[in-house]
Amino acid sequence: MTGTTSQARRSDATRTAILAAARERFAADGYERATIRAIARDAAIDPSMVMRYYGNKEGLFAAAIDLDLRMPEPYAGPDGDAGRVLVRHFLDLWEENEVLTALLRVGVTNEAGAARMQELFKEQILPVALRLCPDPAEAPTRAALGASQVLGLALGRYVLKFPPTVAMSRDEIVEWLAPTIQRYLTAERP
Amino acid sequence: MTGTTSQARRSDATRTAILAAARERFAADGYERATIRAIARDAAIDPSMVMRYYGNKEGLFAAAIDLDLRMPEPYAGPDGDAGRVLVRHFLDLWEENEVLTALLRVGVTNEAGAARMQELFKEQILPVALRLCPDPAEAPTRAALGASQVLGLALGRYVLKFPPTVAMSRDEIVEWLAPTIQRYLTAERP
DNA sequence: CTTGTTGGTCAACGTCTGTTGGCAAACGTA
DNA sequence: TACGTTTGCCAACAGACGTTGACCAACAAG
Repeated sequence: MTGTTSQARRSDATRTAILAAARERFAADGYERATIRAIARDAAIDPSMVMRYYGNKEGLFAAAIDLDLRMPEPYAGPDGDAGRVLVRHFLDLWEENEVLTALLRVGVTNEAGAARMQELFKEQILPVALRLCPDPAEAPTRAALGASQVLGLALGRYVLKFPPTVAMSRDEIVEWLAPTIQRYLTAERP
Repeated sequence: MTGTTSQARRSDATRTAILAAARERFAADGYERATIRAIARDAAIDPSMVMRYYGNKEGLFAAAIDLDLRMPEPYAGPDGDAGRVLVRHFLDLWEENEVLTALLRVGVTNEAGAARMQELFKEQILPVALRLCPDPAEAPTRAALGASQVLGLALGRYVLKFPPTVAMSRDEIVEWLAPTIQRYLTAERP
């Protein structure tokens, strides 16, 4: 052995190549059609290497969608354009890499993927809503409403590719969605 | 031959049993995991019957998701609670059978499914927006925004099963979403 | 009764899947 | 040099998949 803790291994390049290929394939094809053989081909290695480094397909998927939403701190401004900040942040997240697309595509047909999405909601989205909502008891409902709008837009824009949704500019999306999110999180119950 | 046009065939019961089983499986499992063998087992017939009646798996899927959204006529009331009417109508559609769940689950990972969703949007949703929007040129964008909210909610409630989204009552959902849809369709551009 | 059509089963095909174990080369250390 | 470990490839397994064609039973028409 060359070291005690997390020494750089000679195979790190291969490991990350596998992970990158896996994210691409999961994002493009979903869980079933993203075969280990295809991922290995993209990474230019043998399929058996995937098994050695990630155990099995589920392990590979778990490693591929390990992400942090980096939710913004509670907004400090006088009152809320929290909606604007949040919508912009999610657009950034969705466009900076394919992890979220992969997660959404897989979550729809795969148990583990759906579970991971629920986890992200509970551990990273809900806390933000708890700080912004007037009544903490309403936070889960309000957060879920906001998530539904953001997920729905991402679905139409990055997965189903509805032409009008794809054609909108980022700024247009922010201007349209921000008031919705703002209302879901902070407005008085209808 | 017993008749000239669309005579009742002796195999109609089998045909509809296959279709019902197919909708269930597609809704529960998505395209790949809904195997013809499993569908045939549910319908208590041989897999080869599916091939004979629907040609191949794609043909079966096409037959299984042939649906009409039955969009309501342009609302006659003084001004709009079009939002309320539309949200309630979509909740009805999603809950009356599994076709829409099947379509969403498949559309996310299957080309034909996504294409069918775009078709439904263009042919059945867009016309409604054209009647309700102030400026017809904005109708596609506004309709797409409305679709994103409705699809997002359905995703959370019927597919991903986010606990807070599942827990909401139909009336709660209508009260929260209706103003959003109303604004997307009719309010002045932000 | 005979005959053609329809409804249905059975067994098999070729292909693709995730996964496994063995073997060879490259490497780090002594 | 010698030796254990890491990295990688190759070939194969067993199971599941969509799909096919041969075959049998029930029926309707002459």
